[in-house]
Amino acid sequence: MPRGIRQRAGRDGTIYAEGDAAANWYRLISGSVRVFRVLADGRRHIGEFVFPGDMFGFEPGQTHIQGAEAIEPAEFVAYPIAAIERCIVGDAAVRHAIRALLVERLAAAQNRVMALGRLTAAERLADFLLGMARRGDGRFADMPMSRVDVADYLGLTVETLSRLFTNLRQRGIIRLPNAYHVEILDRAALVAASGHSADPAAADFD
Amino acid sequence: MPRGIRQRAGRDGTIYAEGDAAANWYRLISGSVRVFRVLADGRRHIGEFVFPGDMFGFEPGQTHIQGAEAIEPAEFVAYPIAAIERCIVGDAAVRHAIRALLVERLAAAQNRVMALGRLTAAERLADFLLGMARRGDGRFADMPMSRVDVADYLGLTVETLSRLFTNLRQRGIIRLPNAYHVEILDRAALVAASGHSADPAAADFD
DNA sequence: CGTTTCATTGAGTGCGATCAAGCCGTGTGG
DNA sequence: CCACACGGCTTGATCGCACTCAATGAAACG
Repeated sequence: MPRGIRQRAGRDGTIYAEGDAAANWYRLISGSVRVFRVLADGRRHIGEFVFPGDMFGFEPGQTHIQGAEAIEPAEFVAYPIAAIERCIVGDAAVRHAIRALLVERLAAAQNRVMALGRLTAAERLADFLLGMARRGDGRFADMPMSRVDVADYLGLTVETLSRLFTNLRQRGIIRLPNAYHVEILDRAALVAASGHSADPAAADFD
Repeated sequence: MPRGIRQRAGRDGTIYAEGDAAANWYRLISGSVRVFRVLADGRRHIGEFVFPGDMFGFEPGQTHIQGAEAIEPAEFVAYPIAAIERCIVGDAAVRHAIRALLVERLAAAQNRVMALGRLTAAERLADFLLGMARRGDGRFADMPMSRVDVADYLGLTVETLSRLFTNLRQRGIIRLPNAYHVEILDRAALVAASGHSADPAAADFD
């Protein structure tokens, strides 16, 4: 990879805004980021959460169609697109990595389209928690973002989301030491509640 | 591009099924295709509609996570992944085209996530009709797929969808010569109903 | 210790789903 | 050529999940 420019943003700090020129690709070093769009009437939608190691900021056009903000203080590296282009010319490994990255992102987006189009609110939360837990050891899901962020990510309201959390807790499926940490007590039940027949990550943790 | 294998599929014919090995990328020559997934309990979700000229069938893993079927009799070309890999090595133009294609598809998927997560049923239909019309001259939307297909694409039921069509017709915003052809009579009203503040394609047709 | 922000809980509403007929174009066989 | 059946679209009546509005609880912060 080309050398990038290291930067940082404080809590809720803007990394790039909707409509900004798309001049860089980014890699998150530490912290976490939300990528989002806001409709004219104020409805907000969060397209993705970004965690350390993830790339973000690809755009098909000249400008960003989504904005990016730090959820918590974040360090990241900006790679100018021109530098990436130069690097791509000479390095087959980079080319391959970038293509794999894009195809993988595309599949992830397709999974989200499916979830928002055809899963119930409860299924979306179960699916989300399993996804978050997969970043760790599969038992604990750390969520640095607020309830509003999660709601805007899952296409729900905060109130509905809060009720769903309470419901999972009361059924003994999860434990909530606080709003930002979830312990999965009954993985099988959560998988069953997620709408998927099989556990996509079962092999990793069984 | 490498030479592909020309194939055809009849109405509702399978091009590849969920779970099949992902051995090819495809380009549609004629007809139209739906790319979809079915949940364990029978709920179906259509991830995208494919029209002549479009590429489809990319997968991050070894198997297809979605299936593809012909909506109407279709001709398409299958490009073996290995052949694409070979071609990529030698041809910078192909590399660039493929990357642009993937980034553009990613943005399209992100738009759909937004639509399904935060738009109302009426807004989703207006958005869909504008998108379909954009393939043509902007005034007519030809939809070769059934109402059920559209409903499964927009995350709605057929009944709701039908009521929305009727409503747009009664308000004089569209005309429906038949279920598969829509004439847009009042583009501005449709844009206003789509939840977007500005018309993304206004420049093309004004 | 007061203030602010965020999560949770409660009460009531409404949008879109579900269940159930009707309608209409299309194809098929007598 | 017409009777009929079939599949897909539309319309109607009702239900229920998630949203809205409102209040309370619980942390974080100055």
